[in-house]
Amino acid sequence: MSVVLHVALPVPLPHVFDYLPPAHGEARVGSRVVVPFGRGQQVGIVVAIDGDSEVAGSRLKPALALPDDAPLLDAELMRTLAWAADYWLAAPGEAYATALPQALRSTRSLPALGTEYWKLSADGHQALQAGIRRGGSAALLTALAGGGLSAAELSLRLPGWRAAARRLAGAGLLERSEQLPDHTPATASAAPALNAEQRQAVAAVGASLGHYQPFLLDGVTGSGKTEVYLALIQQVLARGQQTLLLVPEIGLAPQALLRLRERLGVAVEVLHSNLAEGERARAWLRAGNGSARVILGTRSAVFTPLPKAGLIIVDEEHDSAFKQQDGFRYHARDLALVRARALGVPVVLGSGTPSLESLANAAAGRYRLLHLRARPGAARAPQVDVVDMRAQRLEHGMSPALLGAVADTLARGEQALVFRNRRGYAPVLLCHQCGWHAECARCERPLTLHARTRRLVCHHCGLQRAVPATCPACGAPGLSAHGQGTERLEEALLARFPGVPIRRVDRETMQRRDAFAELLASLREDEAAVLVGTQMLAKGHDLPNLTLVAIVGVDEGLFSVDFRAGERLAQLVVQVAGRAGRARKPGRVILQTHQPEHPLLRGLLAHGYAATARELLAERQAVALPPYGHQALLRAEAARREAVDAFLAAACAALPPELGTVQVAGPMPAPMPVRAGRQRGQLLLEAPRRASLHAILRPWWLTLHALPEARQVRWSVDVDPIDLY
DNA sequence: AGCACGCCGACT
DNA sequence: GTCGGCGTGCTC
Repeated sequence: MSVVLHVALPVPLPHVFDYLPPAHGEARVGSRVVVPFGRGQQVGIVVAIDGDSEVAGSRLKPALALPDDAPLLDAELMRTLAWAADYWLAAPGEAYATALPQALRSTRSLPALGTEYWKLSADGHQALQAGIRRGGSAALLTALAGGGLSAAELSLRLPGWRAAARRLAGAGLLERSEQLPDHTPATASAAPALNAEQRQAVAAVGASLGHYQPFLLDGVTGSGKTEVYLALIQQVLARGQQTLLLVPEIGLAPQALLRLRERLGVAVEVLHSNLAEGERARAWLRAGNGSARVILGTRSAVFTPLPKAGLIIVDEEHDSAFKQQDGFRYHARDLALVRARALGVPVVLGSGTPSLESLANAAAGRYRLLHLRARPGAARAPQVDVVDMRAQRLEHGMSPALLGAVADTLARGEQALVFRNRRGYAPVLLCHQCGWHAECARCERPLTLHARTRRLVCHHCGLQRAVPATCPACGAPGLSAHGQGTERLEEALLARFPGVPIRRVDRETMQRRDAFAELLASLREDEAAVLVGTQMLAKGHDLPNLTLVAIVGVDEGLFSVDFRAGERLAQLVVQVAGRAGRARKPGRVILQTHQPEHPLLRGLLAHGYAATARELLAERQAVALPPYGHQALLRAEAARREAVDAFLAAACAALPPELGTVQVAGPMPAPMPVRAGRQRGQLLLEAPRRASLHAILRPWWLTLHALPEARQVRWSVDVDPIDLY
């Protein structure tokens, strides 16, 4: 009997490719393998080895080489990935390509695992004493004054340090090595005393170490979730095991990472998409050989190998960043649970505003619920005032009450946060004479006015245009900006509060990697200031002197077609409001709205997130929406509408005649029927039970690949979509 | 996805 | 007379 390798290759095809074993070496399941493919060659992963192939033996080619001595992916990761590719309908090769760091997907052999360290030479110490260097060089010398640091550590502390390192190394002031410089690793700093609820949470999870048990840790901002994580990680470290800590994004919180390292006294490996590929591969491999004990990462870090797994934590588990929105559309939180089960370890989902999915799982007894109610160090929850915007004289969208509260806050020398979920100057530019408004030709949506750059920008496709001086339709001069974005609020606040630092935080001002760190550095903690910004401000660094949160208009979210809009709005309001008031200073929240009577807002303010979530869950249950129903969404787009319609019709016809409890909605246009000049449509499948939906999904997906109409469109199936466009 | 092969318009 | 447009088909 001949041996056949079934190999997953990074191509968007729904099957694996079969090869004969290579001339040298022994392929195993989980091994990387270099194979001939088409005209060239590819690196794939051996997913199975057996004796037969559906392809005629004469067409099988032998694999070319095995680049590694041992399989790169262990049995658990292989099983989890196979499950994930099956569940989310991914091409097997795409799933493996997502799991492996880019640097490990090429033919090159594995990078050396030694970490790159830098330290001062004798001359370097002298130069530091003399203080003759300036700017980046001086900063780098200072950073290394206390001893050598790894490249990863330097990237964290001093973004852009490499240019200075090159200069200084050239001058003989720095030395590079692969060895840890001879200084003792930082010792763990002291942990603050935990309160009763924190101790209870730590004890509950600690008692579950060694077997699978999901926990939902429900704790508002400032309730001390991080201290619970740290105490648990310390227990896991003491057992000689690894902790995987998943966070929605790392961008805004490098300080948090430094604190984590200082507190734990061990190296924390960081895995996220902004990391240089070599560093990412090294961190992944150090996790794989068990030497990395604490792994902090974003979505894709859920694929980190964990041979000595002890605990998985998903922080801010409600955050939609855990769902990949293109290609392999997996959900890292859900996958974390699958992995925890396979690894036999507890998994902690933490959030102050848990997703309805997790709350339903807790209610059903699948997760154990842990509460952190107290706000240690915070006197009380912030006071929330609703301002009815109707019939008010507004100043650039801000009511007198809101501006008065900002003024009071500044007068006390404290800081205010003005939140607006729209960037740019104004969301609409229109002509008073004829009613024309600036619209994106490719998306059929209004263009956002950006005043500083004098551009009209489409926030859906990125298209930019110059601002016309006169109305393109009727020629009238003086087009007017309607509505407010963060840029306009910033301008209005600058005019209103001259001399006060007004800092805007949105995608525009935070483009540079370390922009947020610089902004924090530019603000003195005890100084009066205003932060204006979007969603980005909902999380991130703690600002102890921030005592007022002013939310400027959340009404858009109250009337969205998306059934998750209510949940999102509640989470956003609670998360943003949670930024107000820390330490000894009480916080205040002003929520400005045209809909002060809206039941969602009233319920949220009167009874809090938990009660609102219960209401929303009851509504979902009544109409069998997730988490009480299950969905899969087929999306298609093409330049021609007919191509989309033909494909969706063919996809409909390809469904099995007996659908059982599965309901089909559509084909229908997508909520944005045109985007970036492409026509978009969709077909939604729903079922009360996951199993009945899943039973038809995979065979259907396979037939979709074979449809001739599929060639004319870009299409994808999103299992458990988190938004319907 | 890449990358070929394969038939119809504007250029040296 | 060619260079090259992207339609169609294949990769074990």
